Amino acid sequence: MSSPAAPVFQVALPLPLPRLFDYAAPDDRPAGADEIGRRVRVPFGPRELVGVVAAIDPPAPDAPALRAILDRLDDRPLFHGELLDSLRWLARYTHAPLGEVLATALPAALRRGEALPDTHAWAWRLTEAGATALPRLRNGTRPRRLAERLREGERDEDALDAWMDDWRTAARALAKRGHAERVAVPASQLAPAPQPGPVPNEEQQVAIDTLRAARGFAPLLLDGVTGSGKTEVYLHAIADCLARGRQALVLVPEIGLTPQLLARFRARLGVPVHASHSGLNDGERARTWAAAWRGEARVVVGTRSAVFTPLPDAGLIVVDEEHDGSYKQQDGIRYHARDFALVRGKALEVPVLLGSATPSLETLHNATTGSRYGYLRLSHRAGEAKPPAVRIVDVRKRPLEAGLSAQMFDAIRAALDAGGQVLVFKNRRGYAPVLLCHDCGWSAQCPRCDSPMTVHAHGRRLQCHHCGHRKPAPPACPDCASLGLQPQGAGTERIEEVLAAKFGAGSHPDVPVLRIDRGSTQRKDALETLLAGLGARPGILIGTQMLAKGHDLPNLTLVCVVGIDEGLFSADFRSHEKLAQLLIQVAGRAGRAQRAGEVLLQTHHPEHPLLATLIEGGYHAFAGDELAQREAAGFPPLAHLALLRAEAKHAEPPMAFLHATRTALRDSGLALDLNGPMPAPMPRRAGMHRAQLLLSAPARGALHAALDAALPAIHALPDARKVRWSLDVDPVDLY
DNA sequence: AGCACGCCGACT
DNA sequence: GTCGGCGTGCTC
Repeated sequence: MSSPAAPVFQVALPLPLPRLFDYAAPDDRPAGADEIGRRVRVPFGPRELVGVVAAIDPPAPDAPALRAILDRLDDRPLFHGELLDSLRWLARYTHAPLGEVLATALPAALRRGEALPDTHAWAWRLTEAGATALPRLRNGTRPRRLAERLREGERDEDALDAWMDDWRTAARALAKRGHAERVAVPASQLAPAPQPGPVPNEEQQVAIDTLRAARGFAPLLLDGVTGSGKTEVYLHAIADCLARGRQALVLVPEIGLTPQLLARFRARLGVPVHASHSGLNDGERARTWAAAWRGEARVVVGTRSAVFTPLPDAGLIVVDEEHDGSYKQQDGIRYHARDFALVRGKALEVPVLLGSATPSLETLHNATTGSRYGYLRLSHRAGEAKPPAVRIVDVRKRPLEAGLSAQMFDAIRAALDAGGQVLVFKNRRGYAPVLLCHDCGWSAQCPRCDSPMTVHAHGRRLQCHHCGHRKPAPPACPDCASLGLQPQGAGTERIEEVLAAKFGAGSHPDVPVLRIDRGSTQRKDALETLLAGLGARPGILIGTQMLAKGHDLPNLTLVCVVGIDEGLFSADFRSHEKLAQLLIQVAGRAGRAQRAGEVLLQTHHPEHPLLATLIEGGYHAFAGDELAQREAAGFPPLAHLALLRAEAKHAEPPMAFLHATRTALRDSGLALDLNGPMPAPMPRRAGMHRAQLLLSAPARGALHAALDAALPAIHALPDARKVRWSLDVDPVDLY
């Protein structure tokens, strides 16, 4: 326990409790402001936690005795300056405890209390024994090739990554015999000479010059059609940033961070490029974070959580594909990495470049009305590539096979005969979305989710896409014992089956038929291996979302889009925006090189205004219409939303809790639209009953003021402990 | 969120 | 007779 006149350390702990916890100093050292932002280990009830010092209070004579901090874990603050200020802002904006926000901002290893790791890089070199033994290694083998490479001089691991796949196996083989060894080298010295890129076209040059002239905080939308060379603009802007001696942070969507992208950045920039994404282990992520914290990492490319990278010498933040849904964290602290990047850019006084071919309506609104953002356009595809022709295929009253009409099969045949590749896009995994009894109408439901189970493995297995529950498909109807169970509708598996039968092995001429979805490409590099195996030969790819972006398929001449009708009539206010973005992104896959591309949209609603507007006027015409509708309906970006969710084993507690919450919000006296409580669009998931309360207001201020006023009372509600509840400010999905 | 304490059903 | 279910209370 503490002496009466000692300073009080206020510690932010990773708990869902909206307050800081007071502790006595760990020792007699005078406690200055530089204690703030350091991690400490503290006793907490019967356990120990890692927290961050958030404030130091002066000694209070009548203070109660406090437990003492056990350990300081850092000799300098991990959080300070801009990053700490921005994270405090994020805690206020998301109405989340500071301790949870700070924990979210740290790589897992640092969250657990491990020391900030060393950040020297590793290189490999040939030992004398290795140089002697080299001629005896068998010619052409990987160890021999690696040894020959290292004979020319030591090579860092990044360079080896770029040079050969799986060089590590060869390196381990050499190391085991003492022929090669791993050595630490200072990170900064590793820099291949930058390679020149293509000469920017006029529009790219305008964008590059605008960025070069930008001073201080400058949000800029880079609105560039697919294939227009946005990445070239990023590379020039980053190079300029590096030339000014500053750090650059590049955020990319989860599926956008491919080895090819990293290789391109590494080749062009001439500095080490640090990656941060879910494919790295804890140690690697912590090293990237530490290297940036020390200012050693000059370019960091990463997915959502990379937005928390410390940037002591920040010069530029890029958010690629800024409309992408993966920037919004959907559990824990529900932050939006693009929005937080803008907050940081403002605090850091640096430009923030938002790139997309299909900007979110939020960003488009900011760029066009009120001119809050700079607006840069790249309207032409680079090189000879032409935009694809888009055609609607009306399938009303047409017979369908696996959801495909005869017209689609004819078009696929024609494209293959002309030597092209075909992409069939269907946003549904599995064999069929429903298993139905043809005699009594029974259908297979997930026992824990009240939603149909998807048929997989060609009808042999059922799987719930919401909770992961799996079971074998029943041989007969459990209700009426009929053997007439039929898979209804078509997923990618069934489409693959039909297309393989028509065009795959055994037919003449036969082409490869490849299905690409989470079911078929579990391994990280499976997609690349598959696409590399296909090369430029004629063939058919069948895929979900995963195929909508990323890889260049230069010989892709036909894109068939099936199953868009659900998106046309979904209740979610963002479903049209998502569908339009998806259609444009998928269409952008076609005809990226010299060959003209064609896109076929199969629908039962050829007259739907969304399709008509999108095809005639393009994405911007759609966005204009959609913004008008959002304004009329009181939806973002013309209004601001927050969503309270609650779930429990029984149906009543979530509703009771949200009713009490509604009352607390009403009592705040602020003008607020309260919609609900009501059962969530998916009322039961993984055995939990779910309900929600939607808050909306024309201005952010009222929304946050009402939440600030009501949340202490909401936390204290007796019902709050009977449910799991969460608050999502600016929700993107209302389910 | 954990973790402890505390009061009621099916097992050695 | 106990092991263990999860209700509720607390954590500086």
